[in-house]
Amino acid sequence: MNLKELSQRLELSQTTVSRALNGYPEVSEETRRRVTEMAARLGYAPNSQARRLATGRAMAIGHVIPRSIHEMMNPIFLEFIAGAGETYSMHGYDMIISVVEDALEEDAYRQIATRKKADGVIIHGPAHDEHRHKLLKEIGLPFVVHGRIPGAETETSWIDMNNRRAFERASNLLLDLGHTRIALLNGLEHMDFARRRRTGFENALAARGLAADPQLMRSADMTEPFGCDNAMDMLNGGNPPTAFLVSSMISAIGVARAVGQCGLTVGKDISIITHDDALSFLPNSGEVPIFTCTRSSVRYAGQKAAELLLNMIANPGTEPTALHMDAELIIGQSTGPAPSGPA
Amino acid sequence: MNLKELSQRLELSQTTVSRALNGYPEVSEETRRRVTEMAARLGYAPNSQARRLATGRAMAIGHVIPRSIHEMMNPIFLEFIAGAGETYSMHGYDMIISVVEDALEEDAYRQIATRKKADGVIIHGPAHDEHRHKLLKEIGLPFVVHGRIPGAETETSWIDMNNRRAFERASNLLLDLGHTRIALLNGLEHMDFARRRRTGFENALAARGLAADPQLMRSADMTEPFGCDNAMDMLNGGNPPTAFLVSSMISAIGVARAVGQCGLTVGKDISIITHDDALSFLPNSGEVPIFTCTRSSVRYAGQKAAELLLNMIANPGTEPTALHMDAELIIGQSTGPAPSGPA
DNA sequence: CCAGTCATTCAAACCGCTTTGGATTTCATC
DNA sequence: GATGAAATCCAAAGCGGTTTGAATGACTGG
Repeated sequence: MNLKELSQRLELSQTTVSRALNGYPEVSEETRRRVTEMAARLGYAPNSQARRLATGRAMAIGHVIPRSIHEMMNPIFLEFIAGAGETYSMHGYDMIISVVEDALEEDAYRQIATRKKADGVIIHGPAHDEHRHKLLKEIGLPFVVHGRIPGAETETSWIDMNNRRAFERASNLLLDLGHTRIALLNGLEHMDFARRRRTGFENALAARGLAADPQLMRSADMTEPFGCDNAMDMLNGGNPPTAFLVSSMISAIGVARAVGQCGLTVGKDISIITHDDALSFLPNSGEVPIFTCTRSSVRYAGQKAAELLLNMIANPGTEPTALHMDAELIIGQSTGPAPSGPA
Repeated sequence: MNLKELSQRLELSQTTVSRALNGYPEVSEETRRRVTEMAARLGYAPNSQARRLATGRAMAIGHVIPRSIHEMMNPIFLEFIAGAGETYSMHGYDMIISVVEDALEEDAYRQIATRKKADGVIIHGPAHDEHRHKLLKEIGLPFVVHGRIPGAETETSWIDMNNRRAFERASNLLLDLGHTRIALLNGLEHMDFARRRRTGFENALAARGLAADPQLMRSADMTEPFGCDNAMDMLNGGNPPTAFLVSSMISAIGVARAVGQCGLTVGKDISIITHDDALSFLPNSGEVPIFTCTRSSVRYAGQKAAELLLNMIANPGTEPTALHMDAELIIGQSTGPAPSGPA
């Protein structure tokens, strides 16, 4: 069933039928009713390729993600996608995801632009020395950054959590509890967000005249073993920390495992604060959440990023906008006062 | 830059240019060279909407996932997607993901078919009383099932792990170690895979004349707290288990946490076997993996499912094919002989 | 009664590509 | 030198929509 057939059945022109279906005013209500009714009855829906060709709009948003696993194809990305996807489908947009060989990433973006595969893209996981935004500007593809590109804050649209402040507050909480030997298990520090978190941590320490101990700062992909192995290593080391500040629930769970294996108790002997992206399969809820955390829903970020982007596409030429969100600091069971004397 | 402009620059017809670019034989090598060269120089790439309209092929595969979180928008799904995505892009296909309100799921499939949004879809997480395949047959949309639809095994194409056998083997391993009180922490049992796993478990017990204790079988979304809370509950119960069989690494980590909190040691006091989907952010590797597990790469399953589907699309009318994979049984640190006497 | 509006509807062009069905040229063959 | 096959190339017709520009009819006001 296509437009031609439908219009023949109705003894109307394709023009009128198309307009009736798309809500144009120059169609009498009577005809519009007839048309929509018949369309429903015959199960007509416009061929999206044809429509896209005619309108010149792809009605799709692209997400290109390099094949390699680092920091990208992880649960956090998934949750973001879920949020963005909801917004897209509410607005009739498709979400197209390209998993590409790392070397072909740039190529993928160019393809999207020249082949008109999508009307815009979202940049995930900006690095400290980010470059994708330049390419996208060059090829004129609208985009929104999930995170922030250092040095390009005013010229790009982005949505980010205040990473620095979150980790500063978390650090202060630990400091207030009397902890002075605090370990930082951070994400890969070539990523912008991880740098900011580290800065927040260091600032908080510095404000109390403390310096971060390089031995207690580790950075890697935020896996569970990363948390466990490093915590184990530190706890068995010469001058162990009494608290851990962790960049991800997943790694925090690893830390908790290590603490348990050392015969210590989380929240008593060792305090843990983690950032919690509010992943659906890692609920950290309950009356008193398991982990004390800084929380910020990444799914919500996805929704907002999508809204931002769709807005840019609908109103080209508007100024870049940014959304800077604060994380909640939530007290759970994993923190407590620093143990007094040395063991 | 479109085909028309390109052909004018070359003083050739659109036909010839199109053919040259698409590798048709009726073009002299000389012209083909000229064309490809000029195309590269001017950065020409065909508009994908136009091509799709002309060829009638969407060159895209759809994945529709209901908005609700259950069992679907989880890391396992993500990893599957990553695998499938690789295959798609290698074959020039796009992956389009629709996140839809649960009630609109059927509608989403219909839209894909009538609007020609995709050439095929993949069904995720088949339930015990699955129905989507009927709809898809009715509307004539090619599909592959990730998992299996009970009763429709021969009439659908699918890829699945041998869940029953995996859990049977895992159970036998525990039984061989002397465990008789074994707990099962399973996924939601309206899902086909979870039922099969349970069957495997029960079969193994039955073969030794044992019956499963209903108190020791729990089923829910495979979150970390699900593992922890239930393990805690059982361990503090009257007749605690000495071993756990768990459906997911995530929940297994929760179980390990509970074991630790009870002052017990994993692999000594309590044994754990989990299914391991080989998620990238939860590596369970090392010389001796942390968890004894049944392992099957879900990313690989994604690749294969995509291949299957693309094949079906390229060769319509071929018989449905299925891929049944066995999981590896890998001995890690989390299992040991059953503690002899009662505590 | 007629020009002028407004409300409807339509024929045809267009979006950018693929593909059908020739047309033209080349060249060995008879 | 005519002939047929092979090698190239092309004009034009789709694909299935949207949109422009104009036509038609009904209605208003002078």
